[in-house]
Amino acid sequence: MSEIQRPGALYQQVAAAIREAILKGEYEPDTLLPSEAQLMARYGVSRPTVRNAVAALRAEGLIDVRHGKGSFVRSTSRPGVILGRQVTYTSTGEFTTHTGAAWDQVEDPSVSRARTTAITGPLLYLEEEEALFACDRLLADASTGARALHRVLIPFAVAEQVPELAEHPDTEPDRIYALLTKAGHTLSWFETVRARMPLPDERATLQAPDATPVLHLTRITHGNDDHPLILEELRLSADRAEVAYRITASKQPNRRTRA
Amino acid sequence: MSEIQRPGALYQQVAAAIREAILKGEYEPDTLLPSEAQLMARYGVSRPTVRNAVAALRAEGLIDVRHGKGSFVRSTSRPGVILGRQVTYTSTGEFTTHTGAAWDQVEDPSVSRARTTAITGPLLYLEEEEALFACDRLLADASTGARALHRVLIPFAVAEQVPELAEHPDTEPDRIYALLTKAGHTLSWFETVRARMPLPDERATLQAPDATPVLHLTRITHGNDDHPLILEELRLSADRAEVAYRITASKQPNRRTRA
DNA sequence: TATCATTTGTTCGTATGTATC
DNA sequence: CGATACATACGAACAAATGAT
Repeated sequence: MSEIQRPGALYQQVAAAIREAILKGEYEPDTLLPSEAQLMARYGVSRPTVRNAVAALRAEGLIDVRHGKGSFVRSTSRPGVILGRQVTYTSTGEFTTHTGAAWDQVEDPSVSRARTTAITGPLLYLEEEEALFACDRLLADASTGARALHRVLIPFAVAEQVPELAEHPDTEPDRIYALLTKAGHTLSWFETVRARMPLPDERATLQAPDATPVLHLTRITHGNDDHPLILEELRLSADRAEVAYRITASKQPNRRTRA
Repeated sequence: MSEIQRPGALYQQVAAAIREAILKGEYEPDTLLPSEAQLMARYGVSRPTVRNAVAALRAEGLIDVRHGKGSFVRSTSRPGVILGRQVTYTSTGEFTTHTGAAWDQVEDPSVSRARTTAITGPLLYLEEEEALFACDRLLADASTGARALHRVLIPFAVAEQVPELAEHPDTEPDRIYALLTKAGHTLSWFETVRARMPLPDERATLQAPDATPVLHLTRITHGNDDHPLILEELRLSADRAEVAYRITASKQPNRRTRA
């Protein structure tokens, strides 16, 4: 019997009590927590207070609530997919990326025309509102079912250099790398990782549970003279995947700041 | 007047209406949204319904609510700190990391003894529950105030190879790299990025706002024979920082999966 | 300094809808 | 069908933070 007393709001005390019980291992993962009615009796509080506490734990990602069934302790294991972000190439000029997951295309890639934004423009050394090709893909990992949203942005100037890109902006990234190499570029990549909460429709397409962040990767492919050529974005649910990089020491300090 | 009708729960309709208004730009960032009382009148719903809608938008990270003041539209700009994760070295055998931010130590580093877990053990090729040194640091970026939690794990076996580490487990990472190099190792690094919601105390130390994920980096330093030497963890609030990697193509496909 | 209006936070009560088994 | 459990909605009251008077 833990008659709750001290700190802050009632519902926070209840939430803290449940949280401790979970972290102490009193409730196994994937186990049903006491029902709201039981929690009301257990802590002697009203229904709204219990719901408030449960909502807090839900926002922390600690529990998963299902309508009509109950609240489950979320398993705290690491994500199933380790997404290697290395790029490798063969002697025949072919590239391989996306190590560690086997992506299938859920839908056909959709090509559209887009415009640079305040974010994507500077990264490509372009002005804002300049037109470019955009190709969107919805991917799914074969073994885990984890989903990912992939987008490629190809400036018109680059498409002119490589006619095959202008005709088929939905070329797969590996193949684009090969084409750019064939066009005389020596490639290198620069990638940033952000995390944020998904918008509702984003959460739906990525099939992300409540309180799950989205990993948002932005990759720029650089050609000769370190000039940016294309931009790729990859968004995926952080509860299913983590991202992996290999780092090797370089002699030159590498500074790169936002424009 | 948008008399709300169709989809789903009332509070979700209200939330959707406000969300659209925000994304359409009807409310500037850092601007006060209508108060709860005004929203009640505006949509003709009760206070709990309005609060439910506001809570949903808050969980999405779209708005920021402050007690006694009101709800603000969150600015959607990119995080201020770009944390370069390259490693560079000089001809004198010194290493430099953490490009892009100037970290100050908020508190003195605290050294303790820890044990490997089911997660950290395999990464270091150790069994579970083996003892090792742990050094924790609370860092802050000078210009933005962004905070980060840094932890170094040093297995006893490695400390024996490098006596200076056994005496001073609170040596700074750059210096540790230099020491390991001096001990005859050629270093390379392997880093994974995860995102998750913070625990309450974690959120407090990192000074992260509501609905803000935490970026959790795990870096393994490999020595000769690709053997893992030390493990570093870095946790930081995703609304203040993003992480940046440089990728160069390698000839050998590089597979690395969890043990 | 003190008070007051405004605004969000917390807590109770109550009723009804809907998913699961 | 009924029992259980979570979801939604309304009403009401007081607490606490904020900013201005």
